[in-house]
Amino acid sequence: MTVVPVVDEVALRLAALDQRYTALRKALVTTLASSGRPLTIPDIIAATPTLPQSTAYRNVTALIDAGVVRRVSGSDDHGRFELAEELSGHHHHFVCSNCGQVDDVRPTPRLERALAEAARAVEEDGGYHVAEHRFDLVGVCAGCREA
Amino acid sequence: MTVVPVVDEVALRLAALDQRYTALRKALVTTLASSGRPLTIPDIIAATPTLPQSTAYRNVTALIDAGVVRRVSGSDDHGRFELAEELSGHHHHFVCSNCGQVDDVRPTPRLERALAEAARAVEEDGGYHVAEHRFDLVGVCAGCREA
DNA sequence: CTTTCTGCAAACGATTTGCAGCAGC
DNA sequence: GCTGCTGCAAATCGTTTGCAGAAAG
Repeated sequence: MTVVPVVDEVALRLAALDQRYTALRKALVTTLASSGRPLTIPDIIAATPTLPQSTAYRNVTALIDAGVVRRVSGSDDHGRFELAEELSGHHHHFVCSNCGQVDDVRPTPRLERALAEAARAVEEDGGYHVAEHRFDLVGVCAGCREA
Repeated sequence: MTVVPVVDEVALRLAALDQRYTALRKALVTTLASSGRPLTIPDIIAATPTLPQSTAYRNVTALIDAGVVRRVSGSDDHGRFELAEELSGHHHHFVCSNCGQVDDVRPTPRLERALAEAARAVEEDGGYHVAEHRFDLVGVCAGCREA
């Protein structure tokens, strides 16, 4: 989506931690910003084939520490990474129960209304200190359905 | 909860795959049925200290194949395992964003009503083939809050 | 110049697998 | 008795880390 403002915001957040905004980190942010889904480390390396694994891991970690990137969990236990919602916009995830791939899902007003009520129900009835909630959809993705 | 019927159902599902319902597997199912939260492999071994890791992993895998056990993802990427909902009853999860531990949360009618509407919104507006959805609560658990 | 980043290779921890003997049916 | 399970040890896979040189500010 809005890639240019994202890049500026990232620069600020990194600077706040005495971190540099190097060419590799710019490439990583751009890759995540334009992917439309959370990426695994192999995905990220595929997008920048010269990038060594260790650097990919270290840069992802640095961006997580800066609050720019978030780790999401799919159905398998492989790390998947996306931009923080403040940078990419609010969305949900569609998780393929077959291959584990995760796609972004833009919410509809009707869905958000229902989820807001669900969150209220939890807060008022549950007695939990709930900071946030995750609502993921699970099914079989298009790629797996035709195979 | 209802441990005895669970045990019978597990026997049937294992038999359908030419799998045996051994003493170790009974112990594993009982452990999961009475835990009130998804367990990691270390948790499982702590409950049956003579159990070797490799056997724990193999039995968990066998029970997943039989549809008796389900892997759930917390905030970290460590496998956590619980009985399938058909055996344990419908529930949600409270995930501690600090230590990663996951607790079961019994739903309230109001919450379920809101979530049913959310699921309907996804099906009718989204065009996804949604088989199930996950609604997890995220916050800091009691143990971490006092520390 | 000083501090952080990069790339390589080695280390690490969780999970998996090969194999020989034991157990369920 | 045949087939599947167990336990050990070794292998594997994703991820992390130590170090020496290159790059950013």
